[in-house]
Amino acid sequence: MTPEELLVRCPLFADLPASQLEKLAALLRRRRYRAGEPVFREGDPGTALYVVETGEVKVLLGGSEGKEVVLALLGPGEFFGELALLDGEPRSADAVATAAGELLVLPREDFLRFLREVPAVAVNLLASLSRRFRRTDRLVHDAAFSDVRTRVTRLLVELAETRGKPGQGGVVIGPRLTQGDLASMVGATRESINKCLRSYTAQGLVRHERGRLVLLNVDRLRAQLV
Amino acid sequence: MTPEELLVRCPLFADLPASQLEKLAALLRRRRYRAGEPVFREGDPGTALYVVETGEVKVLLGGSEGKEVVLALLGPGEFFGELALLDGEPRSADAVATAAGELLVLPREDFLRFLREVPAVAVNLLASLSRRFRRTDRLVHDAAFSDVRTRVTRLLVELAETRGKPGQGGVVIGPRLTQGDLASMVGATRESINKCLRSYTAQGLVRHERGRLVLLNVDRLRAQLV
DNA sequence: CTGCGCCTGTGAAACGCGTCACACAGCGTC
DNA sequence: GACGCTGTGTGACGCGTTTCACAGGCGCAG
Repeated sequence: MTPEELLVRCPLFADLPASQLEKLAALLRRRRYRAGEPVFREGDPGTALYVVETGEVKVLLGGSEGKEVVLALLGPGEFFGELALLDGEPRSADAVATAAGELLVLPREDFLRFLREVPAVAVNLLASLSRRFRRTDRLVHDAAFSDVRTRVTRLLVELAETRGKPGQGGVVIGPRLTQGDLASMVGATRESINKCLRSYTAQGLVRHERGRLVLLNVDRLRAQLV
Repeated sequence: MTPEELLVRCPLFADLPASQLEKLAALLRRRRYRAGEPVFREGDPGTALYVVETGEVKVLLGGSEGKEVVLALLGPGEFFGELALLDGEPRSADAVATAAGELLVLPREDFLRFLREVPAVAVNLLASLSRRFRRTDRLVHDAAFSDVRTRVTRLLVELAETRGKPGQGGVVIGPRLTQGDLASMVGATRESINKCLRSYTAQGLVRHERGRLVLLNVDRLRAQLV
């Protein structure tokens, strides 16, 4: 797939005329990342916008001693790194490639020029940010009101919808998704996740095998969310 | 103060040429709210953008049985209600006037037209949303890593900076800021807030008297945040 | 094959915070 | 002035989660 083809699938640039799309593609650099390699770190100046071409990137806030909260998990066609470009502040979170792959890099100035000159891009970006806001707001809500079990359930349903692939008698999430990863997505410990998953396994709702998670009955999971 | 004067102070419309500003002012309606009166409710269709002229508005997510989390507290010059306009989904939170006052109301279509036709507005809005994102992301971080005491401390410092007025030997926040209000801003119970505040009172850091909070030494408070 | 590191499984103990149940003080209202 | 409402102060108790400590399994590097 050429960068242009990817950009069309990226909601940010979805309805751009072909001429603009060509211009944009010419400004992009492509950069390859290994699994575990950082893209940027909290405190860095914001110099570019990134679009995931292949692989996977997680955006996270670090805590003390290796703890972290994952704010977003991004796959092909999704973008990140726009906050620091928009308000001029340093990066507010870390971004790390969780699976090897390639990112398209759009330098700050080019991105801002597009924003100013192509209203559709700005409007698309606003819509994207809005949806992301809804998600984050719900995270805040859950942190205040829901117990770990509920938060995990919601996460599983969300993962099934956004990254699930049918197979193995259910929806498969993964590979490379450890209990520790799940823990940092809901703000809990690995042990709590374990106990929660095991209870679901006992009910025949999920199957969990070393980095791969099979949701056998998403509807019944969803039904637990009041 | 006329609406135009307020709009200039509103970062969203800050650098608009006078001609545009006049057009904008002509589209606005003004609406008066009593203390406690709802502006919109979760699930409503998004029909307008609001700018606080006088008074105060809180944006909150409701939980079960009267519990709530306050996502934002907005004073004169600040705006809200844009999310549902940008992505077309229903309102994701409640908005309630906490103090009587007047709001400027910009109907959905007029707002969207401005966005498309005046790139500066879109760019300003993006910057505003970015800053708001940083705050919400930090809320998520805190919910995962910080205990109640730390969250309260951070809130006090933030309130001092955004709504504090010097006086009474320190920075005054309030009036009309109960322990219950503080509780719903950090996702804790009123009782926890009480115990925390009292410990700070014992240390001579704050004074608290019926809906008014005096921070006697903001720097020492800030120093507690690692 | 052997070791070593990452991931998973499990349980006991500690702890923070929410829940509940009060007492009491200011303030507006009839 | 008596009442009720709303906000504050406080302690006992319980529950959900984290913490800690350890045991096993699988996969990969040497």
